[in-house]
Amino acid sequence: MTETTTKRMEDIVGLCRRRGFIFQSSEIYGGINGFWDYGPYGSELKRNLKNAWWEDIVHGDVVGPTGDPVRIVGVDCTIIMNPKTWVASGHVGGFNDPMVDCRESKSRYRADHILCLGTTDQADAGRLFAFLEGDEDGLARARKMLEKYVKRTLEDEELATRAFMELSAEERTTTVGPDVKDPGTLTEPRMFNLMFETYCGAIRDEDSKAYLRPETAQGIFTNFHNVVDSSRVKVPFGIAQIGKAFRNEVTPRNFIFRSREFEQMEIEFFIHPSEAESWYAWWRDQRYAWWKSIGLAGDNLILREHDQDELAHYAKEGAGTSDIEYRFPFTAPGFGELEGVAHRSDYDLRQHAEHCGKGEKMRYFDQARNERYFPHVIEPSAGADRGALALLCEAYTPDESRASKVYMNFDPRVAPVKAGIFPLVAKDGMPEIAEKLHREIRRRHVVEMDAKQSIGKRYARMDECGTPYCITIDGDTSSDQAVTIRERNTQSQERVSLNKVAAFLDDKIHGDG
RNA sequence: GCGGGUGUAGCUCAGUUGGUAGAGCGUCAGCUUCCCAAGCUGAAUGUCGGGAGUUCGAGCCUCCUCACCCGCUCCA
Repeated sequence: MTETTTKRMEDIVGLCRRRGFIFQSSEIYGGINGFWDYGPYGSELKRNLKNAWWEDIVHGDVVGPTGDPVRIVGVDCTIIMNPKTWVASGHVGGFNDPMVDCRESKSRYRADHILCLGTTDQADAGRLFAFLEGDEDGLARARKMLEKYVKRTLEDEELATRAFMELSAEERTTTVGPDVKDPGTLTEPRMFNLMFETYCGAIRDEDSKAYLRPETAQGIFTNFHNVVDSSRVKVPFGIAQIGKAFRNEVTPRNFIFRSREFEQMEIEFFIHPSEAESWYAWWRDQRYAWWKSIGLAGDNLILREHDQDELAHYAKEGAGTSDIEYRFPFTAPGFGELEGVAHRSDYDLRQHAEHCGKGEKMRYFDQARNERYFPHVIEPSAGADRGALALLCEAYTPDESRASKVYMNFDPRVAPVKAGIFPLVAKDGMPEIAEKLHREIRRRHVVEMDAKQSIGKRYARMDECGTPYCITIDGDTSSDQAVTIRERNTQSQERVSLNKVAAFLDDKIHGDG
């Protein structure tokens, strides 16, 4: 891909900073790893992305695989929820894995997956040989090393296997790691809490411990019955939410691609279990087409079906999981996930029904089918920041022939600024006409008025932040009541009547063209 | 968390053996300018990533630390 190889991530990051798209969080204090702020243009871009999603999903007018209009309602839930939520969802268990590093081999292991081989004979105690649970070769190797250490062949009965987690600190220092020869290279087990913890209320104790949500989905699941009871929705229907989520990632990396605080755009679409296949396929294709529609139309966007062995715990038995992936400069020639579409079965609703104590009574009653069941869920879960980053990467277009050397080829719908309004020169009544036009349009579209410096500089600045149109008032405007509109990509101009400028922008931004 | 690299103005970079921090571009102001970073004049802008140490004196040497990039690892 010559197109992607000419895009260097550091240039994109530089432009984002220079033109006020994205800054490092709390930069004046040296920044903080994994947190990023959106500046004036970046916040417009991200807002446009989220608004496009909300408008198309919640206010959308589409027909589903059944032939009926698709019904989706929105919610806006809190970041901090009752901590039992995360026990039910499996995050308290799954997000708290003790890890062990080997200083010698540089490997990292799940501490609860390490077993240690020693002898039953206390006289031989003093050295243990670690191997990974279920690793037959590792076990054989450990036994060989143990026999070499005690200088004799051992019978099966003489062997003792103990969990690494149960060893004393002293015993751990005499344990030989799975991939090394000498003891003492394994670190103490360390908890990697991927959920951020906090405390609710003034007293900091275990009872007041709470979590910052690691996904917005659980707010939807816990409100399922509230929405059903209050909104006259019937399965199949969806609940959508846009909101912040937090994960204490081990390694935040790649600009805003993996950060510790990020924003999700999630839909939980509730269906009868028998319709999982068709809804799953429909949503997968629908979401793929949507990303294309907002400007990721090239072959940098792919749809990838997961293999069975990479499915999440809640999706094992389902109709499948797909990723919509984008070829970012830092993943090329590979791809990075923008959105996952997963069949989560009825896992979450069942978990919550069980944990909240209401059990089978929580089942949904389907009037049409005269049947009680836990609806299955198709979950299209997108990253808003990853989406914004993909839009930035896709838009970034080096062009040595123009003054700015680069322009941002945003779709008009997501462009932070829709048009620049320029008096060609700052005299002869042109600024006054420009100011009048600016006031007329600014309530409908984000436009920038600029009368300073040469027209070339003003065009160049707009190219660099991806403004699709520049409207220029020239010496003829006062007599013919028309302006030139310059199109960003082609740099071509057309003359448009002053009173048709607003309609021109309406059409370009909201129209099909 | 490990290994490697980087860090001087908004950006790109210079900065001598350790001796008063610079340039270009951009930004801003004024003039000029009738269509693509033009020209002229002027101005603002530095915790030299941060802290400690060595030294009469540190952007430069030493140690610690932070952030970013690359490679591992991780990514329910």
